[in-house]
Amino acid sequence: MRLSRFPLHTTKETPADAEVVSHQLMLRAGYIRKLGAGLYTWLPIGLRVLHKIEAIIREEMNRAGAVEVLMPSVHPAELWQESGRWQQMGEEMLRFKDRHQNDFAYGPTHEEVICHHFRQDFRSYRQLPVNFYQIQTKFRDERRPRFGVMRAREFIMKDAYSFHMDREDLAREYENMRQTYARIFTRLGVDFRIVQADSGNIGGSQSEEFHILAGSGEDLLAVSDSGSYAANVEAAACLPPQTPRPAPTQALEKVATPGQRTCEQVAKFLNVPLTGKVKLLVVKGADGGLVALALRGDHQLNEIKAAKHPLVASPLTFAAPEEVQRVFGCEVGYLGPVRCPIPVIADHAAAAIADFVCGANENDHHLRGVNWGRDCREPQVADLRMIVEGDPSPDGVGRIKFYRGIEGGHIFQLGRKYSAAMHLSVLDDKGQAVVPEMGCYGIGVTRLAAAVIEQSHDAAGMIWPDAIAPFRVILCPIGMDKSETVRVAVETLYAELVAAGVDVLLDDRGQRPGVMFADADLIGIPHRIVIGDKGLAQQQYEYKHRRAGKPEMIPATTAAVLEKLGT
RNA sequence: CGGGGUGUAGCUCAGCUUGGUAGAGCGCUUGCUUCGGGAGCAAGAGGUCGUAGGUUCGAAUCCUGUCACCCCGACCA
Repeated sequence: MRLSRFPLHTTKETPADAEVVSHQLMLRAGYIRKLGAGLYTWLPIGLRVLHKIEAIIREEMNRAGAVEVLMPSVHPAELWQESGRWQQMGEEMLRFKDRHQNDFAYGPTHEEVICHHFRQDFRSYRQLPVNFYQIQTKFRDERRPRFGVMRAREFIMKDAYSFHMDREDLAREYENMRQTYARIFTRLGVDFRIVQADSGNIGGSQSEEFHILAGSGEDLLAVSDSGSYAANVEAAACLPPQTPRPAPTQALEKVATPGQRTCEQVAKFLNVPLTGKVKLLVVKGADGGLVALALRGDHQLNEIKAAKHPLVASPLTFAAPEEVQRVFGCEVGYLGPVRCPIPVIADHAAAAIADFVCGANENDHHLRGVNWGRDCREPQVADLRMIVEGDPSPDGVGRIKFYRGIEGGHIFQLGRKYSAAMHLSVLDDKGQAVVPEMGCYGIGVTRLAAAVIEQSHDAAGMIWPDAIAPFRVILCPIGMDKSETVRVAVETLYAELVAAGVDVLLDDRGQRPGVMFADADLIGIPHRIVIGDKGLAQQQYEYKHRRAGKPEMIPATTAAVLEKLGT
């Protein structure tokens, strides 16, 4: 490609409303332009990256035996009503009516649609297993789109849906996809981790996320410092304390704590460590009443764990302050398990401390020297808290360290949640109707491009891995319009590289060297060849890898260039 | 959804408090010079100041509505 014929619009200034590096660089390098909140156009150079990512995904999905389809982005409401998600999805799903006043949604995901097609054509176990995938545009009306294409509303996703006669076969395909994803992420050249995940509102049992490690990542990952354990903090189990609860040593005592509401305030006011305080959170119970969750003062509630507890309503709903006032007779800052009017579920860690401080269920008062069993009932104990750094790894190997990650892929064993709701049925080898098991597997294609930049850039711009660079090599001729020698040399090299099948960009704009170099660095082309009279006089080109500090001279031959490209 | 903020040239922004002929830098066009890390000089083109209404002799500026966009929050008592 000749740069004189290729629209590339770079800018020196960093756009004001871009926070993360990838967003800034994509705007500055002319990869994307914003159309509206969470809506981005991919300009020619950016689209080349996207296509290369898609090509790798296609190759690996095909290799893994999946088959490509393309489903509509607009879905009739009936399908979503059938699965029940028309009601469940909420504001995130964009809905609208057609000219006949029929309801439609812009698809945020495609379980319903693929299930519909499956039941049209699949009758027999002989046709299974099958794994359909597509690379397609989705729309999710995020409450707050941000970080450019990293959390956009419209985005491109590779989604796949597999169907199986039994769980064993689903587990086999899940593992197949797991390995396929690992190959895809490896080929993309990113540093990634596979972590245990919560399956969220998509449902299902086993689920793992593929995270690209990056400081700007939105997700927090709990990773063992010496073992193989890795999980999204949302899904990380916490081990119960190893040591038994100490025996009580203090007497129960009520103390005035005027105006001290938060755990931090109370701990400081009474000069006790935060770890010696128990806090109570009041949520709606599964039976419609209220339930209190007890946590150690320094711990945070893991809402997902709490919502899964049989006594707790799902989704987790906090009691309104007025409701707490009515039931406890005090404000929320002074709650405690002693003479608590509602059932208490305590986190393992909170249940394991003695002589603790907690609210007195009376405004401006707390209790100290409180002990489970002696001063209040022994609580039900459960794992309710967020894991923290330094905790023992849940698999018993090593301690937990936190990393930030960008979720680039997510694989699920859905089971029969959708296949049952959508009334799928195939006959097995005994002629019995069976509801197939489903798996689903997603990769955020547009997000991956941003994630790679987050992980691979420097002060001058992006640094693309060869596999997905918009161009592998850029040719920068110095004084092309002045020197016939340079012009002939660069045109020859360009033609031969094109003939060799190399994605080559020729900067024939006639710009000054500084402009050419700055643009080449900004758009992140991995290899750069400079052709000038000085070098040619020595029969040499100048070669520089985007990551290298200094250029080197190589023989002025196409073969030498191809060798540098590793082709 | 709650709170805060911003809409002025293609881009980044100033001007608004205190109403009086629309500004800068970057980019763009032309010419000359320059030519190995975002050149210099000169001359130009380019804006119904988001939008609707109000106040006023007069509104980018003050007031009201509205739309768009951005930020923070939306569990942790």
